[in-house]
Amino acid sequence: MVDAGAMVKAGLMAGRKNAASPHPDGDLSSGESRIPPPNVRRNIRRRILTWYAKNARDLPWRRRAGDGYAQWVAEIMLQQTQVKTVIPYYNRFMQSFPTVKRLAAATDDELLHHWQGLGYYRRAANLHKAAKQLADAKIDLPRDPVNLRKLPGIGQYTAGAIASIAFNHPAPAVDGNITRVYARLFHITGDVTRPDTRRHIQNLAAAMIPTKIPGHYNQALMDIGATICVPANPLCTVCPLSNYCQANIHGDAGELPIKATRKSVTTQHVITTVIQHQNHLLVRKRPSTGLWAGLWEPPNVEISVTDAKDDAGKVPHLDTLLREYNISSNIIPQHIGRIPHLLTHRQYHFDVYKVQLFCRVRNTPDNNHQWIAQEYIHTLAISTATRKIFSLFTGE
DNA sequence: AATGCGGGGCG
DNA sequence: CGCCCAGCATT
Repeated sequence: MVDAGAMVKAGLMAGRKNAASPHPDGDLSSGESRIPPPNVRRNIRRRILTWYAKNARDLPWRRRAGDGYAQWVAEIMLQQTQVKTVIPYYNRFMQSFPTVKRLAAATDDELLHHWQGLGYYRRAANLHKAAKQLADAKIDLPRDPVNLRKLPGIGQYTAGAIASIAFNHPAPAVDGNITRVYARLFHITGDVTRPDTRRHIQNLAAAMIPTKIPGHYNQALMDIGATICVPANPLCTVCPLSNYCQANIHGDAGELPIKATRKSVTTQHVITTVIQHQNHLLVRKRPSTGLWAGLWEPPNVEISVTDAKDDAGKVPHLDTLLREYNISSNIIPQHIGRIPHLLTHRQYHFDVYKVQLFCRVRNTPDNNHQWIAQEYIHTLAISTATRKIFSLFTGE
């Protein structure tokens, strides 16, 4: 309905944390009363499972159904990341690290190299840490959500997903897709980023879970969310739940779920050097925590936005950086372009300067630096932003 | 409760 | 090309 849509938009634009329910009698606080009766739950379950039997996506990890490790790796990669993006990473990863033991024996660099470009690099660190914990203790991956949850990197969703899919444990696994499906199916108008709304959906999901094949049920909902009940312009006409979907009946599926606006992004300028001597480039390793943890990049310095406005103000930052590497002031850096790179919370601009050395001033400054031949750049684990920077330098 | 953490897809 | 999407850990 037009009015409902307008209300939603107004709420979002204002960045309100809690979009008030338009139906006072439909308050979320009494969560339990809103769980549908058993016969409705049965019908919905049957629809979902029947649909899944015909329409399940053929995904690499689904070919290893009983393999907890395989599901674990997949679920970690799938956090905040789409299936299509994950598949090639997953296949390479499982090729190199087919078991917990093999993963535990990997080096940090080896692991990061398999993860480079996938983002959220702490996921890789936590996965590695958890694998080492299991290997050291000589225990198998837990089969229940409570114990899975104790491993680093495994939260409520991932614990439920692994336990249900790999071990047939009747646990809900409420991710973004399933949240969207339930918000529409049961017409939940509360802000889904709020704890009370999330709790309500979690309770619904727990009530909906079938005891026999919970893994199929969870995966079916994920598939429906990914292929039919998509965020914008949901394909309600082909949805197996259309007859049961309160939002479809109400005509506002596209307006749900409601969520608070995210913080706006801030702009961050970075002066990046590509320091070249013959065919070698100088790179350094980022710290093991924070953004792009443990990845390699060319030496750079972040500058404040106010500095960026003053064009002349850039040069001192660059000079200071080059002085740290004992690079002669006779060397004139050449600006070769600007790379924009957007993150959730920050808009980066990398101003890239080529610095051509005719003699190597000194050896690598410390263990976190190295000179690397251009043809071996691909052996380094680098972020997508760094890949763009190197591409600019090499001319693709 | 709020924030940090990447990257890709879509209209 | 502007807008949207999505779990866990830390603080």
